[in-house]
Amino acid sequence: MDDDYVEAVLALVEDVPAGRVTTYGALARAVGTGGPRQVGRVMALHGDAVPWWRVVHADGRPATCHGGTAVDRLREEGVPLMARGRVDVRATEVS
DNA sequence: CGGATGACGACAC
DNA sequence: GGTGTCGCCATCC
Repeated sequence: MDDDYVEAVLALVEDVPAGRVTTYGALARAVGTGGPRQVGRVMALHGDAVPWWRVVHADGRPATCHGGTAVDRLREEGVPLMARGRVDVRATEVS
């Protein structure tokens, strides 16, 4: 595994301010290499060190792992949640 | 080396 | 709008 790649992804996630979110695809594009799935793997392995709940799917669904803890954290940070705890990605995603 | 799997994404129905 | 299918890339079996 590329620790370099991991560091790049984690850095980008840490750079996401509270109240804002980003998507796996966006991260993958930002890093340049690999794909959304690689980003997902990185989060699964080393995501415990970063605000992983600010990383959502392209359709606005929060990471469904951890038993839905993400929604609570997002709401607490002031992220505007839509019906069923979905995020308006187009409005909330980091530019 | 071939096939299955996954914190994904886009498209068709 | 929910569900199914296919494509993607790295890992695991």
